[in-house]
Formats: sequence, structure tokens, C-alpha cells
Amino acid sequence: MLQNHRVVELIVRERRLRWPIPDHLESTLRDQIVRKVTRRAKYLLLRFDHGTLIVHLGMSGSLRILPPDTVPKIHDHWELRLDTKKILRYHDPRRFGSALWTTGDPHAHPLLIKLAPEPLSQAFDAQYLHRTTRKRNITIKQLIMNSHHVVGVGNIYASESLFRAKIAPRRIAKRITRAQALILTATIKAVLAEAIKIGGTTLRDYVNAEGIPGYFSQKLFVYDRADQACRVCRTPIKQFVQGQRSTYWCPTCQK
DNA sequence: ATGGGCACCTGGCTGC
DNA sequence: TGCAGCCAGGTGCCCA
Repeated sequence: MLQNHRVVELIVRERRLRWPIPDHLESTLRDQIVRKVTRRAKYLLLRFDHGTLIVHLGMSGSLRILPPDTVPKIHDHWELRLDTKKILRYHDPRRFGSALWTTGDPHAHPLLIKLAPEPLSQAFDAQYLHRTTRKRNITIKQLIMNSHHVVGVGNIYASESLFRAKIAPRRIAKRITRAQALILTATIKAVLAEAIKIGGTTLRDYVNAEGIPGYFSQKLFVYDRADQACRVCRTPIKQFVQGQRSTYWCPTCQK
């Protein structure tokens, strides 16, 4: 869709994202050809000949490919006009997302250099997780949500992965056994792969880039299910706050 | 080095 | 119906 197409113009309507969109970006991207679109953790990488555009969607961001002359709406902060006449448009009400320019190896960028291995890769395995939890006094839920230890696991999938692994969210990371590390890597991979396959998780009225909701919410065992019966044992699901985020778990299934 | 708390924002929902 | 208050799918930064 984007690859090998030329950017005719970058239009920025609101530069104030998590980090300001650099002033030079319009002139830098003009007439550049998108060579490759890749991803690292939740960062999208648009590779050009002279550098890389690093895009993050934050909590509420979306990117859509739109037909020519589609009228921009509120919170449509920037867009690439392509030689195909289509528009790649970034929409983000909360402005927690970002669009950064970097030259050289994008993986060497300060935001990417320290990221943990890709969760769906072989490098993310039981040995890795067991090693990285050693001597860690934080809870296992906070560890799997820390991108220096595990990437791709946000607040929803953290609770879901731990439920499937039967591990209590408050368990201290260094107390995780080798066997539990093996199970947890497997449940993280499964949860992420399933969620990706069915379009992610839609809560309330969020929609994806095609304007379609994700259906993983129908597969949630614990997230957003406080006081409802556990789908395995019927115990009421518990909710509490951990590091300013809501955690959901089943006190019977998870130990 | 590690871990905890804060910050950035808008909008939807709840309850008075 | 209006509105204040609360909560939200992320994550980098600062400080102890």
C-alpha cells in the first residue's frame, strides 16, 4: 500500500503530539519514496532513503489510508499525500502518540535501543523471561508491562496473559519459577497472536484503522470483568490498582 | 541500577 | 439536562 510510493506532501495540522513534530519534517519528506514499512514493539517504522519516520499511536491513535479529497476531521493531526493520490492520515484525540524523524539505523534510536526482544520471536523464550525476572523486586505484572523487559504487552494483555498462566499479578518477579516462565512466555505469545488475528481489543467506542472494532474483547477472561464470574471457576473477578493501572484477576485460578 | 510516581491529553461514562 | 469527577487501550522521564 505504501511501499515504493512517493510522498507528494506532508501536511501537519497539529504538531503538539507527545513530542512536537519536527519543524523540518514537511521539507524532509517531500518527494521521498517509502522504501519499507516495518515495526519494532509498538513503533511503526517508515523507511525512506534519507532516514526513518518513527510513528507511535499512543493510546488513541490510528492511521488510515483514505481516498483523495477525504475531508479531515477533528484530531486528524497529520497526513502523507501519496503519488497514488491516496492519503495516509494520522488521527489521535489524546495526542499521546508521536511522529519522529531519525537518520541512520532506526533501531539505534534512544527509544528503540533498549527494547526487549519481539514477543513473537524465538528470542523471547522461557530462558529469556526467567533470566530477566531474576533479582527483580517488582511484581510480575509490572515487569511484563515494562518495555525494557517485555514489549507488546499493554494493560489488557498483561492481565489476560497472567490469568491464562495462572499466575497472580502481585507475584514478585524473582519468585517466578522456570516452569512458570515457560508458561507465561507461551500465554503472552498466544494472547498477542490471537488479539492481532481478530483485530485487537475494542472497549467502549474505540475503532481500528478501518473503522471496525476489534473482537478480542469477546475473548477476555478477566479484563474489565470486575465482580463477574470467572469463566473457568465462577469466582468473582477481582480488580485493584497496580502502578496506577487497573489489574483484573481470579484469586482462585491464579496463585 | 532499580523502582515508584508523575506527566502528557481528550472524551466518554456515571452519578448527583 | 447539566456538569463535576473519574477513568481510560501507553510509556518516557525524573527523582529518591
